[in-house]
Amino acid sequence: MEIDTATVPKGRPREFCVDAALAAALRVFWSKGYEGASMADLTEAMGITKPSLYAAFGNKEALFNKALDLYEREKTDYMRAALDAPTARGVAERLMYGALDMYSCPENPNGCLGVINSVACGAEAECIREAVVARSATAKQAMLERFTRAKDEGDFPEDVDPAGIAAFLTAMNQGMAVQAGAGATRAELERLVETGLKLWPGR
Amino acid sequence: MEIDTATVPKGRPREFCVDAALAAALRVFWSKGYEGASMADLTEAMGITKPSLYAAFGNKEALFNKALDLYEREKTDYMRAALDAPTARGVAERLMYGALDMYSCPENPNGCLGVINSVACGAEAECIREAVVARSATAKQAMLERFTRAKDEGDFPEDVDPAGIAAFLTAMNQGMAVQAGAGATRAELERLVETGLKLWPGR
DNA sequence: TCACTTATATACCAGCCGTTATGGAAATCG
DNA sequence: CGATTTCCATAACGGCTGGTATATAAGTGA
Repeated sequence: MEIDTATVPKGRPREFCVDAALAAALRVFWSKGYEGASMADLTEAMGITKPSLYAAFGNKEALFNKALDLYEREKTDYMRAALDAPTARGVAERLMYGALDMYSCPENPNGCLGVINSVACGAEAECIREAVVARSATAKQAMLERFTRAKDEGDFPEDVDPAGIAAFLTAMNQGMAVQAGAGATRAELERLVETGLKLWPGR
Repeated sequence: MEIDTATVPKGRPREFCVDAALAAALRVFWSKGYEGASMADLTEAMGITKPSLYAAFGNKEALFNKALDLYEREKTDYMRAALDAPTARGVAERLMYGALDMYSCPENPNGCLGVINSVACGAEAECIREAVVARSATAKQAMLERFTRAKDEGDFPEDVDPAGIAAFLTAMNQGMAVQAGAGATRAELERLVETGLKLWPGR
């Protein structure tokens, strides 16, 4: 019996593309948040019926988590890549301009999926909130390690606190997300980024 | 017929204090957001029944707007007062430390009522979102005017953009709110504030 | 062709949502 | 006192929520 990784499934084949449906679901969660997105909203955007959704994705919570995976994989990858910049200033530039591009891209919903779903919610969505908060905590941790190294390498003046800098850059990103969600234009966000980089310590 | 401003009402007097009930409602909206707060949550926290709530406040939306009024009157007054500081740096200090105090006060729910309700929501809460966004826009406008004046008075170096600085300070506040909502400690927020002030332009 | 497996479509479920009608209790006015 | 006005408590409303049972359609392999 040989291993068959790409075997043809036995029963009736599904009539929709799982990846495309998930991408559509992501847009809905991104626009309305977990609680604001109803199953009716989701199925309509995904072009499938509720039983198909449940068969393919489990339930609303599992669907959200898969959408969150997709979001991190496709939309926030610039964050991980930014940490590879040779200098701390380079990291900040890549992070801020990357955020600027994402938040002002007309294809994307306004704001940040993570921020939207980490601020507040009813009781039943609390576990969703915790999951989102945990993910952004690991992202911030990676930033902290990068800036700690940067300080060791002499990227910062003596009086700069790497943890403070990481929190600062995180706050800038979150502020951009909130302002983008409130309808800020790309030009407005651009001024914010340029001001932030002008204030950035060192050369 | 004389004017009687403090006349005794005719029918049965109400058995609860409207102000205390509104304060309780504010706490619920502040913790869970407009959509996350159910009428059951509200009535339980306010200690009244639903008909009493509707008689005294109208409906959920009207109740939220009154809670938002109370929030601005009692919790964000430091913002208006901060603009009276003699220098731009003084304004920034008062704003950031005022935000720090509010976001780290154990009496208050975590985060900012405005940020919570301006990021995303379902269709029926869109008008709430717009109202909140409009209020924060006027707050930002006042900040912009203050920093424009500050630049004229020589508080900033030549290459500083008042609009950028206003957006920057707004972003810092929003970032603090998001991080506080995610469970940041007062010490963490303090480092963020100190870093922000260290980066502030000029003396 | 026939059994088997899986997906789809319709209709439905209990439970909660914001909101309100109804009936009785508590106050003032005449 | 009775009449009137206002408030409280119960219980219900239609509509929407996330989630599913049932029946049928569309593929596979024998």
